[in-house]
Amino acid sequence: MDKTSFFQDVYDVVRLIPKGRVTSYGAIANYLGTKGSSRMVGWALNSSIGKDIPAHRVVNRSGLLTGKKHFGDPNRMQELLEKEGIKVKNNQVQDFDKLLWDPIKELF
DNA sequence: CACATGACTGGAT
DNA sequence: AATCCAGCCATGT
Repeated sequence: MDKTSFFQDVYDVVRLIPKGRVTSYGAIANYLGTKGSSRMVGWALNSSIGKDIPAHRVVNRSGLLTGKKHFGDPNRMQELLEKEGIKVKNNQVQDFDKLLWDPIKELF
């Protein structure tokens, strides 16, 4: 994670997210070392659209599907999550604390 | 080179 | 407890 694009690092972590799990922007940012730059994570994911990046598994710290509107179709993100067994209600992930996959805790 | 923007977060009011 | 404000870093103009 030096000369590699910040995006590439984000992609790598997001790809490692287990199916049926979710993570928060802050968790990824913290894992990358750029703690506090959660905005960059989200922005990086913005470029992940159209790639093999399961960006739908990344939500904000409240478990809210903040980036659903960037998927082309707002309903796409929720459907993908529900398809993986994640319960989503009102753009919000249910049992978020339970499904939360923290790279720092899981990978470290 | 400086300002503005962005899928966020945490502390302050 | 809910809302507001400021900080955070990378990319684009």
